[in-house]
Amino acid sequence: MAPSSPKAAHTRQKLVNASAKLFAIHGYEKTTLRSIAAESGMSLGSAYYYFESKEQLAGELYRATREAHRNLAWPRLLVGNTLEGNIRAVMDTALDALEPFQGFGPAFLRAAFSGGAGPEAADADVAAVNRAKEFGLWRQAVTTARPQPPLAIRNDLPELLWLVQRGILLFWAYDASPGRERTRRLVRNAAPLLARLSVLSRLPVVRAILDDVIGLVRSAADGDRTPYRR
Amino acid sequence: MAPSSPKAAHTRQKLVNASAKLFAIHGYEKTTLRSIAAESGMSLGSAYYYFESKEQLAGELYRATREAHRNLAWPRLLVGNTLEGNIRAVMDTALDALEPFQGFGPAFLRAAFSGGAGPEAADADVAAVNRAKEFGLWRQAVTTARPQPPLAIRNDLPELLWLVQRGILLFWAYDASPGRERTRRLVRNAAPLLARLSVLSRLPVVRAILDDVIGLVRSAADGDRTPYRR
DNA sequence: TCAATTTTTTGAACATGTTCAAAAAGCGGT
DNA sequence: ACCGCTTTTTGAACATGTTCAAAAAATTGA
Repeated sequence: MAPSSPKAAHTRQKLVNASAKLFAIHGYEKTTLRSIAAESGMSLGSAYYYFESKEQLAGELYRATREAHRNLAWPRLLVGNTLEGNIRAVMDTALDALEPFQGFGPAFLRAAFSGGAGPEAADADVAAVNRAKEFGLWRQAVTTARPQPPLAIRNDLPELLWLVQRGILLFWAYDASPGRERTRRLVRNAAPLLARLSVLSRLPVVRAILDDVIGLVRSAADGDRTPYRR
Repeated sequence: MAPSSPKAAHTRQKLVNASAKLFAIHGYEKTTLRSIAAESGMSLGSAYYYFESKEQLAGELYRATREAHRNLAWPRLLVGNTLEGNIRAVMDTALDALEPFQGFGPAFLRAAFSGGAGPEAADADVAAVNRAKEFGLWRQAVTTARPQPPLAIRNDLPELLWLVQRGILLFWAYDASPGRERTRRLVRNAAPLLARLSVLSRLPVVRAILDDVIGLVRSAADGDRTPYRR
């Protein structure tokens, strides 16, 4: 079903490129699949030979966006940064990478949540790898931070931040304010708060609360590993 | 543009009823606007005379759902309940009310976030009234709880809970697990945690954190009052 | 009551996502 | 070079959300 021959990847890439371009210009709704096909120099039906739906194409875009985000954020995570600075770095660049794709909320969220499984190997492994990649970014943000966060929380912090980031993505998706100003404000305020929380995690009370929160969101997010395909 | 004559409300209601019925049976995507029009005994074009789009119709449904939620939750909030019990009551009934409408995530979220303005008086006032109504539910949950939450937080608690509830709605919207099992688990775990947090708010550290969190989410949620119409 | 005006209804037309059967192109073996 | 086979491409057809101009119905003013 999903074409996987050697040169198929190339054709698929042409479609992704074209849709990236057109989507960024006209937005999700206004970009017609016919125009994408035309821009890619192929017929409408052909496009459907490579992607099951417009939304799946958007899903591919989402993946590319995350890749871009990684490339944007990683070089900014230098040893010696404050934790707050690193949080800002990762989150700000995430918004930067998403910027061209306002109006993609629903499509992106579906890609991010309901089985991040891409068109190729739709295995749980792939999802796991993607998750690991994003995790890596947050792990880096934590390990390069100076001073180091308290030992008590150092291990869980990347996951916590990753979860917060997902929440911010949700917020972004339905933020209709110009320039995503609301989301940017959210990030601006969340970063220092999270950094402060990290420090406070030295206190047993706070630590206990954070443990609970982590456990909570983790238990809910679980099942991402074994997704229920729709 | 939006018909507001006396009997128009009746016709509009017929459409809402029909769509409620069909949406609940076949889901959002599979329910055709033509079938809704037919079920309402009118022509396709007529339906569009009353609602600008399918999504707006879903938005109306969302409002009805919240109304139903209110009716479900309110009688359960009896003086003497624990705070945790009340939180569970409100959140569980919310999920119950939403149950028939799985797959409505995007449409409902857009209704809930991007200007909850209904088709009639699309004023900021209306949004404010709706917000107040939901607030009322949480205020009731807090004031009937025994023992009473610490004074320090009693005032802000309804808003905090309301914000958490919005987060849960976001989660629900993209929860593809059977029977929204994941969301239910989330609620099951969140309720005791929130109750515990409320108690702990007696401690200055915790209080300070909660203040920050409230301020954070509030600052981001602000602008709901003065929505940017798309 | 009748004509003018406004509100409501209608059915046809349109745009776009999606499907599909058939044609075309590519390919391996002889 | 030719035959089967698979992969790819194509264009037509379909379903459904949406628009619109014209018809019908209701309302208003004299």
